[in-house]
Amino acid sequence: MVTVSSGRRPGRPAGGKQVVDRELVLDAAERSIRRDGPLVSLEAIALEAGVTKPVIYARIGGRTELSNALSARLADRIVQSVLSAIADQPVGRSALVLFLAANLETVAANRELFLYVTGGSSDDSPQRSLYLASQSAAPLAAQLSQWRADTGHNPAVGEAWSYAIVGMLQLTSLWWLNQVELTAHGLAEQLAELLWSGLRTPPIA
Amino acid sequence: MVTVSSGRRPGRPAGGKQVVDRELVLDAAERSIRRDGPLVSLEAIALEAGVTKPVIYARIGGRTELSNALSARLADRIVQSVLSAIADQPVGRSALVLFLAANLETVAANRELFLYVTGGSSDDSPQRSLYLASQSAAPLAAQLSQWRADTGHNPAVGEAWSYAIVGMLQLTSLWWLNQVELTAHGLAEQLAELLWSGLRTPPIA
DNA sequence: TGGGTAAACGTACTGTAGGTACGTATGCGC
DNA sequence: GCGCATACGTACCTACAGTACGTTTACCCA
Repeated sequence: MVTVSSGRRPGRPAGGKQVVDRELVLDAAERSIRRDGPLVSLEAIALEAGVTKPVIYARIGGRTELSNALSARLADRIVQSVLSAIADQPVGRSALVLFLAANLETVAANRELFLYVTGGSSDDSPQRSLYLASQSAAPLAAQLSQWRADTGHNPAVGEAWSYAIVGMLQLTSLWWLNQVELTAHGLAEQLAELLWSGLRTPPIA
Repeated sequence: MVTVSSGRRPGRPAGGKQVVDRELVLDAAERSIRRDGPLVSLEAIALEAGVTKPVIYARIGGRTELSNALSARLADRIVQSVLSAIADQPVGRSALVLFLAANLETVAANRELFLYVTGGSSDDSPQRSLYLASQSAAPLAAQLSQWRADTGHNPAVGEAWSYAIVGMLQLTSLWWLNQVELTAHGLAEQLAELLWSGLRTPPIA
């Protein structure tokens, strides 16, 4: 019985290079997630990549590592998008709005991937969720700490604040993606008001 | 072969009441999660409750509903704890610190349950995560909106802000539970500073 | 040029957990 | 005392993560 399940066949490929790269596997995973939602099986991803499950394990290393790798990709996109949005902007409320809006728009552009990464059904899901968050939080923490120090305030709050802001964005994104009639900019404005001015607003005037 | 797997035996119980209540199942689920971590199987929970899996399905209805029910319990505890902490406190920064600290302490007191509920490996995990959040966010949103209206500001931001604050607490809790050397009060102070005064702090002075 | 070796990969399996169909034991009403 | 509804356990199905093993191919050295 000759099973020709996929185009690939066993055997060492020419040139000493693997035919299906780690990056290609991640690309296939993204396509599968976009098409079939966050519940795709590893086998479906393998099929999409044109290989079989053990190859996924050889390149990536299990579902947890796949989630981590995709988290890193998404975090990277968010960070890049944010950086290009606030480039050459002075620190201030309008820069904050741009930061938040860029964040929201990138999440919306990667909707299914975001859902996979933040909710993905994995073993140690809480730790993984933290892993994703730390990818975005780390650069933010550095910026915040430095800015606090520059303005003569205690920089120690930077790390906590970065997780606070990332968590705020994560949950509001989830809420926003799921129903809300609101533009990214509109939501960014609302969040910026809270984050920039705080709850302590002058009572009536 | 007489299988006496559990103390219970089939048959209609006397008095028209089920022997193992829905609440008893949830209690057993909590015990299992506390003992074995967030990865417990439904079968283990059923065993802990002294019944079998189909009973879990009859009382609760699947893993998703179990997570929802436990979410509701945890959210309830948090809300209760918060309400009793800020009872008779005037609106202000110190009340905010109490609010945040009560939140953090309740999460810490229900560590494994919190991890189960926020990360639990389920089908539609993102939606479930949102469901949990909405339980805490809804009362908060009402309060925020009313306070905004009382002080002459736009109350429409209340809902977004409530998700923002809940998300902030959710992720910082996860981060805090996992490593950080910091008291609940200390972290609450840091978060209160961000949330009360905002990022717009006077530059140096 | 041919055989040995290492790399790469697919096949086929195992284990586990969620979910369900079905049979059986018991109490209640007539 | 005999049906009938209720409650529950047994046993199963299915899907998926993870893995052991065999097979196919290229490279390399004699």
